[in-house]
Amino acid sequence: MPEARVTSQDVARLAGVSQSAVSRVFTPGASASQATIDKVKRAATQLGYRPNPLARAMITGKSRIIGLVVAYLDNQFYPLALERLSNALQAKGYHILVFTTPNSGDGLDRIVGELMDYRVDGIITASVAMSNGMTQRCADAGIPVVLFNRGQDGDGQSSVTSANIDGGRKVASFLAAGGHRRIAHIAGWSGSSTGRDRARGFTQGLAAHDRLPLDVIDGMYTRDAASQATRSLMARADPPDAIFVGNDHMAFAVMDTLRGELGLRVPHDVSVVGYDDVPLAGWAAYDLTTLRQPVNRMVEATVDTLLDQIETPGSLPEKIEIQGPLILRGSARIPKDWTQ
Amino acid sequence: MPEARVTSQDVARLAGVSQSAVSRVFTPGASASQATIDKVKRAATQLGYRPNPLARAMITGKSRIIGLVVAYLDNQFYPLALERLSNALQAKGYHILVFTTPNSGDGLDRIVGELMDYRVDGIITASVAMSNGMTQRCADAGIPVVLFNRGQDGDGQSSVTSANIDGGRKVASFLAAGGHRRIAHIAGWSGSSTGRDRARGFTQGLAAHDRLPLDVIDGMYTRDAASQATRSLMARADPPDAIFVGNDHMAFAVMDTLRGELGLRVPHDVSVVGYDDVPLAGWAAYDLTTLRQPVNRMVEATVDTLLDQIETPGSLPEKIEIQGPLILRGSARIPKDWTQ
DNA sequence: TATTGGATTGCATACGTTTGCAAACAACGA
DNA sequence: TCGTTGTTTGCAAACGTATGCAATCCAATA
Repeated sequence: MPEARVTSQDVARLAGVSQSAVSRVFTPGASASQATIDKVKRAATQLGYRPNPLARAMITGKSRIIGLVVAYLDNQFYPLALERLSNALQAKGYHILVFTTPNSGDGLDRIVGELMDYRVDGIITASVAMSNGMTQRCADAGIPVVLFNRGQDGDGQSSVTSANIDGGRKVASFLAAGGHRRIAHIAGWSGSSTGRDRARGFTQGLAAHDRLPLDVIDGMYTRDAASQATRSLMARADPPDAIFVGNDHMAFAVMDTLRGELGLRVPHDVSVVGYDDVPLAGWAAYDLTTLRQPVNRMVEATVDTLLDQIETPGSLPEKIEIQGPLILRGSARIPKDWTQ
Repeated sequence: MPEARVTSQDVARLAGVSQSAVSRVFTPGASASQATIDKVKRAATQLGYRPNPLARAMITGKSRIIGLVVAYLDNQFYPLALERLSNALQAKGYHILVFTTPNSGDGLDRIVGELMDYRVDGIITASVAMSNGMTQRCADAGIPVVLFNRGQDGDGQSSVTSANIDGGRKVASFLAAGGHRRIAHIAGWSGSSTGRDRARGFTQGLAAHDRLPLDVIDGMYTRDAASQATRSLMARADPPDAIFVGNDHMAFAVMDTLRGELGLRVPHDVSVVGYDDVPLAGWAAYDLTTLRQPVNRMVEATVDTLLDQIETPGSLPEKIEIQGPLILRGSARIPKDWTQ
């Protein structure tokens, strides 16, 4: 015998007031006298009343739901971000509708449609780029979008990333200062701004030391491509003595391939540096030197700018970049007197 | 200039029919002539009309939203399950509202309240147990619940797990047959059915070989507790030569501690066996022998039984156990002639 | 005491859909 | 031609809330 849902009508009847009064008591910023507030609250707790967010959404047009689109759930970085985002948004009274999608554009299109159906108040895409068409659709519908860990040209779009170019530069300086002779880069997917920016920063950083990368290969953000790239690099006549890998997830594959398959030692034969600093990077099995993306601060910034755009009409999209430090561990030779 | 939302009224006007007709065309199983179907569909695509799921939910009481409650997102097993669940449910036209919670009971209580507010059609809890009170609340509200990777006594509750007792037995036989003399167990959290069942099966399995576990320590499903347990085990006068760990996530910590901190070799000095077979277990750095939980089949079973209870009124909760194989890798000595 | 103005309240409508009901209609055999 | 049956259709009432408007209240001022 399912218990009947209790509505604001029921509360109103019990409290001896009108339904509107009940509504006002539960609507922040509405006017009600202390006397009615008391009566209503008492009746409400007695009946176990809670406002129906769906009905509320119908009226106000605000669902208090945020759509989260995420692609790479096998990369530890994203579950972590998801968890933090979820907690931060829950604390602000929002909830998360998740969509998983391959990064290819066609599924995403359908998803954006469904998100708009549900009248989500905002959208966060983690490591997923939106086409201009989709951006436009969301803008037309008045739904703010924040790209998490992905940038996009043009300024209709909010995004939160780490300072990828700068990060690439830091890694380059670090490896150059470490006395490495032949430094290669297995890059993040060239279809992503993060991948491109890190690669660009890296090349710039080497150039500042009058050096060129030995090679740059697209690792597609997958283990397979990264392993393959590692093999082809090490098969060269002049194999690299250091590899900067576009993210930790690939860096683990690189290390697995170097050590397990090719029998090389890290960092004795080859130094490896990653990007992200996921928890696994700190585990003894990898002990990976890597450039940290500060998840917490990125999440904070994402939530702040998204809620700002939702709740403060007229606030503009912004592109936020967050600096991250290089975390020194055992997978790469550390230059003497390295203080930076 | 946000484009005005197009409603069934607009479509009706354009198609020259009543609003109800439009609704019937978009409601599966409602009656409408081919002529009106055509007219309405044409008008709908012309205007870009899509039914509003929130308004629909108000009437029908069905939101087509599933609440997913998840605790351990740093254990690779759960992001994977989340991804699969999300895909399977999306394919059936459902969507996932995620809630993250620590496993302690108080936050969960609030979450169940919010889930009921949103009139979710069903709830999946991943590795989170629900108190009897919460189970009852959901039952009263007519919301089916499926526990994923966690069991619960009493039969009001659906659950999908792997065959944990059996799995524990298999590992015991394997380690016993491998000629290990002192076999210890770092168990999953004793507050969880999975942890208890695996431990029980393991003890039973050893008993079948007339053996006793050297020791059983609760690893709490955390890396820290598992590392600590490893240290205390290896500090014994008679340290184990094999450790069965309650899940892969802890097993990695155990291996890190054994190899990195204690300078031991795996499996030469100590064999390690895990439980789950997350992708990381197959990576060269760990190469972990482990009992596989077949995520795909567990997800299928979860979705099937949940949707069954949602869509077929009167269908009963069921407890499903799925067998998994032992995956042989390099972290544990393999018995001669092992065929099982 | 009469007047004013602000705070509080109820009435009624709206949000966008589904669905019971009865009217309209089409098809068909008598 | 006329009932009869089964299918389509429109009307109107929900679902549970927020909110503009006008009415009411209350205290404070003149």
